[in-house]
Amino acid sequence: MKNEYKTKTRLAIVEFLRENADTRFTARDVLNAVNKLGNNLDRSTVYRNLERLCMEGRLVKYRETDINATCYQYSEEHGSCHDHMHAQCSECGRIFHLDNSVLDDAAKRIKAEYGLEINYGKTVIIGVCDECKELDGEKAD
Amino acid sequence: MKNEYKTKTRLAIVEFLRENADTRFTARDVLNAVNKLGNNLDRSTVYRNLERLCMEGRLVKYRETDINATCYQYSEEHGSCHDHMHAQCSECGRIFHLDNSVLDDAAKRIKAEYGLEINYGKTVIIGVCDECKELDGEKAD
DNA sequence: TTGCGTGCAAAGGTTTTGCATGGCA
DNA sequence: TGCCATGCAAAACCTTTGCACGCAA
Repeated sequence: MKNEYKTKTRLAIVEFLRENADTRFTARDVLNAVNKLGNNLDRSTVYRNLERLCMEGRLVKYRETDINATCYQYSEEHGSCHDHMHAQCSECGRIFHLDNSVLDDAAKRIKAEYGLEINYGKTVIIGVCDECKELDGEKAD
Repeated sequence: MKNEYKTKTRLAIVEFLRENADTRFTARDVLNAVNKLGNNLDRSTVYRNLERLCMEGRLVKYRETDINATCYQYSEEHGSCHDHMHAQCSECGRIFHLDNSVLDDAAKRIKAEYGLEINYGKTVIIGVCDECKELDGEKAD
């Protein structure tokens, strides 16, 4: 990794990430939000910075099937996101950082039965979180 | 669903799917493969047909984080792919249809500890399969 | 004949890249 | 002064849409 400079632009982006921790957002979201504060940030700069943060493991990058764009999520509390598994609520997009031990047994079986060694950092379990399930219940009534 | 016509083009696409069952592919893959056989298939036609097949549940559609495109996967043998979990080799793209029991314990813990109910049909475990691991080993030498 | 499917062309997005300039250390 | 980062412009992609023509039933 190259030496990192602390630029005004970069700080503005990280500022946005902090304010939007544990939420999904797109490159466009970052661009709009930062520029709304009077900056003149360029798309390419956003992509380059987000890419770098992903490399460093400070940001999770994933694809959303619904919208035609890459989504990101930031977390300060969980160290590098490359070494643990994630779960995502398919309704609200929220991401959970899982303890790998949850999958240890399953990993052994998958290895034994299918010959596949799990990459924890890349795997995302999909489901519905409690809050969204409540909301769905209300809607259904 | 509208009435379906059996056109030469549509048959050519399904032919490709059959030959590439249990593998990931993009719209571009379909286009190239079919046209390599001397056809004059158009992008838009590919997208429209893949979309229809997804609607019918014959095709799974998902996003790949690495490449910047939508991926699809076709399976004839496993019934609806909406009810069981999948695992995918990140190297070769091969897809494994898992027995849901593999994840039962993990599912319980995730539900208890994180409040997330797993959607088996949508979840894809990422890893590296034995064959690709061997190849990687050879490359590294 | 009727209506669905296709190719063509064009548009709308997102993401990437080359290059000269500007800024941090 | 040396890099690194940025803005700008342009390009490369992916995907969607409107339209007229062709083809299946």
